Amino acid sequence: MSEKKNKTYVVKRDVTSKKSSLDYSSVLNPQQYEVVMAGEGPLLVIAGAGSGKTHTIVYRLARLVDEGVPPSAILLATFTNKAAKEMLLRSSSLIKGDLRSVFGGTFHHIGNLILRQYAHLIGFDRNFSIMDREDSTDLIKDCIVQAKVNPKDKNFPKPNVIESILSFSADTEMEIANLICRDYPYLIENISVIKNIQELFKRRKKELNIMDFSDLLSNTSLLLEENEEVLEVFQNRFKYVLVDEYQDTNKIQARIIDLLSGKWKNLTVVGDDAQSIYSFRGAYFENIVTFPERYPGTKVFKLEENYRSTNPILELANASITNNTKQYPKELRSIKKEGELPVLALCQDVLQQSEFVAQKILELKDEGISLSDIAILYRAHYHSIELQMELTRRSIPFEIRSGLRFNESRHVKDVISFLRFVNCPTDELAWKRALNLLSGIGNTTATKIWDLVRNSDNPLQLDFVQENMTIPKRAKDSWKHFVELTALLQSQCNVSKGKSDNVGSPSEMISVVLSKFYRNYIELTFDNADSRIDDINQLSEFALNYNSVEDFLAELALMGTFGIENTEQENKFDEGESVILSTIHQSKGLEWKAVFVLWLTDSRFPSARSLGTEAGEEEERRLFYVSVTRAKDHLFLCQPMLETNMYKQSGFSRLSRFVKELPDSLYERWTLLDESSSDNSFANTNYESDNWTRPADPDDPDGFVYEFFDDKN
DNA sequence: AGAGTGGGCCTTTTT
DNA sequence: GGCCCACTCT
Repeated sequence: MSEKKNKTYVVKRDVTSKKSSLDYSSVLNPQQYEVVMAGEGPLLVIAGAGSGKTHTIVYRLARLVDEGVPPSAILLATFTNKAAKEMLLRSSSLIKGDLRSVFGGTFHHIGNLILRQYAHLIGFDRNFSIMDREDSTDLIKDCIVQAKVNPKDKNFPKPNVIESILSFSADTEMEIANLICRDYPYLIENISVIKNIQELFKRRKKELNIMDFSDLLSNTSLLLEENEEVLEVFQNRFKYVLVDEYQDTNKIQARIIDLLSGKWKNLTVVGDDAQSIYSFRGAYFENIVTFPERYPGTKVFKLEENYRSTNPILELANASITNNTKQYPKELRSIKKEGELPVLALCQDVLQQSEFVAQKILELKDEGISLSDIAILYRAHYHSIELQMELTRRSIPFEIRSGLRFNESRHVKDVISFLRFVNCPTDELAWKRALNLLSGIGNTTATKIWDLVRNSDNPLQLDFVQENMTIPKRAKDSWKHFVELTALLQSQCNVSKGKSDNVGSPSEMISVVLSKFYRNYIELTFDNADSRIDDINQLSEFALNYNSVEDFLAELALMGTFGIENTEQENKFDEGESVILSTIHQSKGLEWKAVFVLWLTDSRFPSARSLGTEAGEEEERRLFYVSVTRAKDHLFLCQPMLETNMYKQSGFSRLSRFVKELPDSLYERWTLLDESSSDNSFANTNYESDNWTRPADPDDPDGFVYEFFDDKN
């Protein structure tokens, strides 16, 4: 790198063009510059945390377009759709160009776009529905009934277990038998039944014209492999392919990229093996490692200068990751110089942890740090409940980026099911969901109706149903309304295909479902009717961005964090400011001035469930690495000394091995100075001199032991 | 056949 | 402590 420093970098420009001049060398460091300016052929960029990876991709995109590559000839695969949008926006502002025709987004999004054009070639219709996990589980439940010899068998795994097996098998392309032998040995005798269920499940999805998340990938791969003409269309089109977060791609995603970039081989992949945290979803870390072998002539670049974090934070991160044996040695160098030592806050219990975080947030705010520059990260959603209560109590506004997604909540799925079956009348799941909402109709009647619907030529004009079966008396009224509503929605949906005004738009359809049917249902069913109605109105407003029902449904299904709940509190802070509560997984790629990591105890983080294997532990450590490298200036690690297990038993916690294994000099220990003082000031004290005794024996070979704990002691 | 009630069961992370 | 399932009542 040092020899490169002496080079002068000049942006090559066509003097005859009026295009914007970008002074690349002044905004990029030499390594970044190399990546941005690198020519054709395969490139592998190993980009450490905070090394300006996004910045580099943004400039590379801008340079390509600036030099005449048509945006539509570029494919950009990112980890979230939001990331793709942001990158394209930033790039286009650099060159005053329009990058909207770049083919970009998550792999699922890209697969969806391709399949909407060619699904008929692999036995689906273009208007296929996309189902989430819950839908999959429901469908699998049916398949189990279909396949199982004895439906009363208590020992047979539950539908959600089967769902996990099938989806993991799909994401990793691992044979069911191998997967079960490795991870579910107690199910070995069920292998053949489960394989049978897998077949039934595949068949049902095709019949119903529905794909699950994995299908969006594997069907895309299948389509491209089996249809040379289609493959050529895309291969010719994509002269440049960029993939971000390559360490978290799975085998199918890598294959899709191999196929799409196969003609020009101008493939740039960017990633960091130290931040691979999605193996549970099939991410295949070896993709990045073996890339140079698969692409002979690959130029490898490393971005190792960290612009984000202070030196002490980076030292802690570096020290942690060296405990992984399967890690490529790399050393992030800090550009920012000094800073405070990271803090380990030893809290008595979860309530004190919440108090500590809340109070420290207020102190940071006083120091001039905006609430939006503060994040609280944790391993699992439920780790943040007490903190949410504390923040609410203190009127500190926060935004939660974890937990149930908006599009997974029951009322949203209910309303959406109407649009789904109108758009795709073979969508059994949507029909049954909607039918079950009608009063007087349960599973049995719904199934009868569905049997008629599936065989009808015009299933949305439901008059034929009454001619072929008797609707139970108690359901007469609700059925009549449903028939009318369905006909109305169908006419709207048809209108929307030709027009661009609001009538018949997905937004309008949602409003119709709400006003003509669902509002009444909500009011009779839920105690928090108002907030659910608000959600539906919000959904309708969001749908204004779409003209076609099909596009809307697909985007909604693939949506990440839409509908983030903002706590509506008397806001004594600046407008719009709120701290972020997020799982570590969802914090990937983001940064904040101050970061709190909750629950650093062995069993919560690392999660007890992941500690069975060395690979599991190493992935947890990478997760820890991701969490600490989100912080720019302030890092607080929190350990409540008491922990409650799921049976409400309290016990002493053990400090997370990820902290314990670090040299003491890399962080400060803080404890509460004086419990009785009202201002609860935390300070840097000597751990040994505080008034708690270390409760659990740290060398206890049995690990964490829960004990009953008497409050009075 | 639907709707309402009590007993067992996990709780990691997500497109 | 919350969700799902099976069972019972209308």
